[in-house]
Amino acid sequence: VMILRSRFLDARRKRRNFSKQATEILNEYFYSHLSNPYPSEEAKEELAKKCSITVSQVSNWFGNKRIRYKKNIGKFQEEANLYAAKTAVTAAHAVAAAVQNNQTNSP
Amino acid sequence: LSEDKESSCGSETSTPTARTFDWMKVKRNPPKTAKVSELGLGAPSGLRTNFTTRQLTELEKEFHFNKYLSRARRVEIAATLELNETQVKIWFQNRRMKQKKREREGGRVLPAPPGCP
DNA sequence: CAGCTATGATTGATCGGCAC
DNA sequence: GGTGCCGATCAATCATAGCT
Repeated sequence: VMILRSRFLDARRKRRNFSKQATEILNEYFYSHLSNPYPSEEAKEELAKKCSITVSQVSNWFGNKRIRYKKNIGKFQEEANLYAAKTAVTAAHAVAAAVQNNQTNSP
Repeated sequence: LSEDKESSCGSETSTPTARTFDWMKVKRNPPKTAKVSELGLGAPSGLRTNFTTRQLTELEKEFHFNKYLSRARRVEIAATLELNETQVKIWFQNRRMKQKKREREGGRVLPAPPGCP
């Protein structure tokens, strides 16, 4: 089918992977909102800023992530547990800090 | 910041994390692309039609002339390009969204067509 | 280097809402 | 009572990046 279509019009697809850190941030959001991984426009803007990418790229990322995740949940199990653990640690630290804060303020 | 209850988990809990939520079950109805009218040309319903270069070129040309189509023009275009009125309509909608997207964020430096590296 | 997978982008078509 | 549009999303596919 006219395999000669792109070459020029599709040259725009010079894809570059996002930075490791950006992917980290996106995955953190995704797995910490696994019950509803649909960031609002504001959330997308914030993520875009943190990741140094555009809002559209954030949308693309979540779109691809959602589709690919549900296509093969098993394949992402390991990754899911990894980020779940990460957020759990973060939560634990927050709790610990809160507790300490309480103790110092109580007497 | 409230919380998310669960929605539905039909399965077991062999793993503490990763339950199954509704968004993972969402399935879209397959395209009902009926064809023009005559023969079984076009796409065997259920498939994503591939527009030819000619069709895209004509659509693009028309788009530059009018961002919106009148009913009459749509019928004309559809007939000429052997597409549904719906397909033409949808193409224009998507094209407008694409345009908007470009203006919104693409409105940046478009330099360096010439020498790059 | 080939062969494979992972990943970002594109796009025809859907879904839910809203206006007319 | 439809019909078109918008916004977001889906789902399939493209073309490339990057690993083995």
